[in-house]
Amino acid sequence: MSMSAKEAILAAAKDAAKAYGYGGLNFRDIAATVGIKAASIHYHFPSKADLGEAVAKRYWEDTAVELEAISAASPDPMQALHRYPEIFRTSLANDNRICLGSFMAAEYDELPEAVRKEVQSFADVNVAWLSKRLTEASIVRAENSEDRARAIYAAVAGAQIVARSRADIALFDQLIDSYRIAGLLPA
Amino acid sequence: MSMSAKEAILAAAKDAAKAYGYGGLNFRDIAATVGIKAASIHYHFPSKADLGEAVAKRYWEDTAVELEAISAASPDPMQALHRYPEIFRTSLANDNRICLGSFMAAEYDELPEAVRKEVQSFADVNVAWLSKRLTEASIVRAENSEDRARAIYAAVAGAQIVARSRADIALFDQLIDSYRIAGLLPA
DNA sequence: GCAGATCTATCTATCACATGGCAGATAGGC
DNA sequence: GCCTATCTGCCATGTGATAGATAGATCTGC
Repeated sequence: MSMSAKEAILAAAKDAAKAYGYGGLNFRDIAATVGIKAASIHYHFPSKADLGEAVAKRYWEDTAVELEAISAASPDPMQALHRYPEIFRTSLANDNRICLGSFMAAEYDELPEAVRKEVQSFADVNVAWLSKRLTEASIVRAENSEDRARAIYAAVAGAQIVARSRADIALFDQLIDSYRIAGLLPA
Repeated sequence: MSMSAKEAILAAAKDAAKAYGYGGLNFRDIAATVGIKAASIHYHFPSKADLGEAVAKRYWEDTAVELEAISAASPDPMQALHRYPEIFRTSLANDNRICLGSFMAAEYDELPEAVRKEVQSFADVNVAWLSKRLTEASIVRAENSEDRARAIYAAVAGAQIVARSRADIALFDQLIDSYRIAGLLPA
């Protein structure tokens, strides 16, 4: 069951990271969640940086899968775009957690380089997916789609952090609505 | 010079908070910056929560002054709105710091209630100012101006954190441009 | 006007606690 | 007998906080 222990550690760490960030990750709490001792985690992940890197990598991989699921279930790019904010909404709904990309901004200085790189991949995955849908939907000209995609990603991330700091998911929904009314997101 | 010591502590703490957040505030570093011993800070601010509260309060007060300065210098609300992102851009330009409002989202769980309240005031000040300009400029109907103001605040905050996590202020400018093109911000 | 009391602002020294990490022992399977 | 996976026990570091001492300013009563 060695793989399942490693997976369990990763899952617990991912949960903790979405709630407290990289700095908030600590071996003792993760160990307690998994049901092992703190020192045992070092066997699977030699250092905290290694653990953080693995968490961040797994995180964007999972997100990529979720995004593909959305575009598979909604072949109409317009409808896929409409569902995009769900990704961020789910974190909030799940115990007021936020995405690692936002934690990264706060913790930028103390993040090991390898962790930074993986978290940036999260943004890249989002932007690439958005860019593709925007082009498919002919919302913007292809050469501008990446700029718009980045703007949408940043704005939705902003809505998530603002909503979190009020612990108010309805505020998130309202912000997304406002983005649609203003024209940032397709209505 | 008692007042100046207190002010010096507050200034050092404000700087540190914009760089590392509330969790990153620590008595020893602040004391070293000011040139006193860590224990002496407790004389002026009994606990870390008290210091954090004072920092956050001072922070939104300063921001309110900056915003008033913008609207005083630019009586045309359209022009004042154009200058709004400056507030967030300056933090980035100043050693890649970000606003306390964004840190708050990351640190929500560990923030003392009094600190939370003061940081929320920062958002309130921004939204109130934006709402007023939007109404003056007749960009949105008065009854919708607060919703739009909130959307702008969230989006600009999002641009700031995305730019910080790439340590790339040009990205911030580009995101703001995209918001204008998309119609979220007046062109 | 001045001595003694009190207040202000700082210091030194220390505490309790949490953290990441490591060394070495141990049990079980191959 | 070796490899895997875990354990116990420990350490160095950094944290916020407190107690108690001290030097200097300021106030108070005679």
